[in-house]
Amino acid sequence: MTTKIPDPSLKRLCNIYQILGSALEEGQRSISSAEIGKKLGASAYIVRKDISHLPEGKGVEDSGKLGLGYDAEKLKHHIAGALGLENPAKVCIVGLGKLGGAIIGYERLSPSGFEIAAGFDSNVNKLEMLKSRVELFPSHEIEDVVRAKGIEYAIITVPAGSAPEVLEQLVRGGVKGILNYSPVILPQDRDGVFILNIDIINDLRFMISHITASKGEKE
Amino acid sequence: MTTKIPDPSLKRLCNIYQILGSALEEGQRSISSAEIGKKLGASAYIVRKDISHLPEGKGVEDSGKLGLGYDAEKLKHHIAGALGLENPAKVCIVGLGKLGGAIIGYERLSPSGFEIAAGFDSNVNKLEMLKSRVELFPSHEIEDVVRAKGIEYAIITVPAGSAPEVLEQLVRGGVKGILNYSPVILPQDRDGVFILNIDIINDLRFMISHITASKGEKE
DNA sequence: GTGTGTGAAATTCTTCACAGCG
DNA sequence: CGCTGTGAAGAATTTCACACAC
Repeated sequence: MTTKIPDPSLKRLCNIYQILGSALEEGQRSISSAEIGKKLGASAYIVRKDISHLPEGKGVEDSGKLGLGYDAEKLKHHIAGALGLENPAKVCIVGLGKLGGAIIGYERLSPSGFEIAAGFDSNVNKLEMLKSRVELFPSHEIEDVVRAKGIEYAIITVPAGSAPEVLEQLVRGGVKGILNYSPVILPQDRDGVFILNIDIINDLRFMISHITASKGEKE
Repeated sequence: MTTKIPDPSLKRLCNIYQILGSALEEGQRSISSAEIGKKLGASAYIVRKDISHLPEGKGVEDSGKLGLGYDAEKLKHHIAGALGLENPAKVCIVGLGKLGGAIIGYERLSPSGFEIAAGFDSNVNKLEMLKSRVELFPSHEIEDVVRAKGIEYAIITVPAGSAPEVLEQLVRGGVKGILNYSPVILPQDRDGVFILNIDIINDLRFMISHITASKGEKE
């Protein structure tokens, strides 16, 4: 009876999860749907609706009660449980150029519950140069290493040309999800592997078009 | 009578724009809605609907006709016109850490129609070290430089703590849109400034929760 | 009173069905 | 025929209104 949570809701819940984390760090114990909504750029209604999508059960109900909002700690845990964010996820990074390098060295990953279990690059020289706490491997070992280490998720930051081949190896290695930062859109047809395509250039374009296309509208 | 194009449609049109570019590079002259849809991971119906949202007028109608799809060149131009992607956009980058550095050196930006007009960092030493073709300035000059150069868009890659202050300066300098890669969600209340919050960690979480939350669902 | 929880209405987006053109 | 263009049906989301708990 786990009614599937709609995608837009899921996205917001991830943001709410982060907002709750920040609030807690600043010593805030409880927070209202209105306050969350403001930080999120959404209405209080929708925040409550999103929260109501979380599966009931283990004491969810009592996260929000007191006449002044939700218990931040409880709500955060509850979201983590529903979204599968409780235990650290094993992630690998393929492509150690500028962007891949920046990600592999991103300090916020591990405190946020991600374990970077491996890095890959086709340029073997690069592997030796990079001093990293992460184990590095040449790209042709992707399938084996992913399988051996039980890596579940991958981040792709390779050039356009290599992306399809990398995808193939990752899928064969058995990853469940891929974050694709390469400049090609990878279609999600492969098995049940979920692919999220992200591209700075497209985001820039979206921003610009959003602004341009709404020029001259009122309201 | 420029019926506003819905956001989901805009996002896809940006992707379609990129797909058309790739197709053209490979010498493909025409392309059908079904083919675009496949690369996009969407239905042919919706591709056609998205295209139909483009404002009519300057010979849009004849981009797609021939019994086999759209004229890639014409359609691409037409999208560019409607989305405001025709002339290069002036962009600045605030925060020249690993991520900011990766973006400022991203080769694909300028061929895609973006002009990186300035880079900012609060660490003055860093400014001298970075050898870059882009003009670099200390962060306290953001407002002045943005105004003087007529910079329209900004990419923020600073730590969480500095983000609100940077936002303030950018807004005062007069930017129209901001791509925020810092780990705080900036709310869009300021004037008419559009903010797009992007966070790798949230994207990872969304991917994981999407996979986790749909576990055990059929169809 | 302040703030959550949720069914029902309103809106937005997607899918469909089919007309029309080359 | 193959493929586009689009009004109308259908589905999914968001907004609203109001009941209930502290």
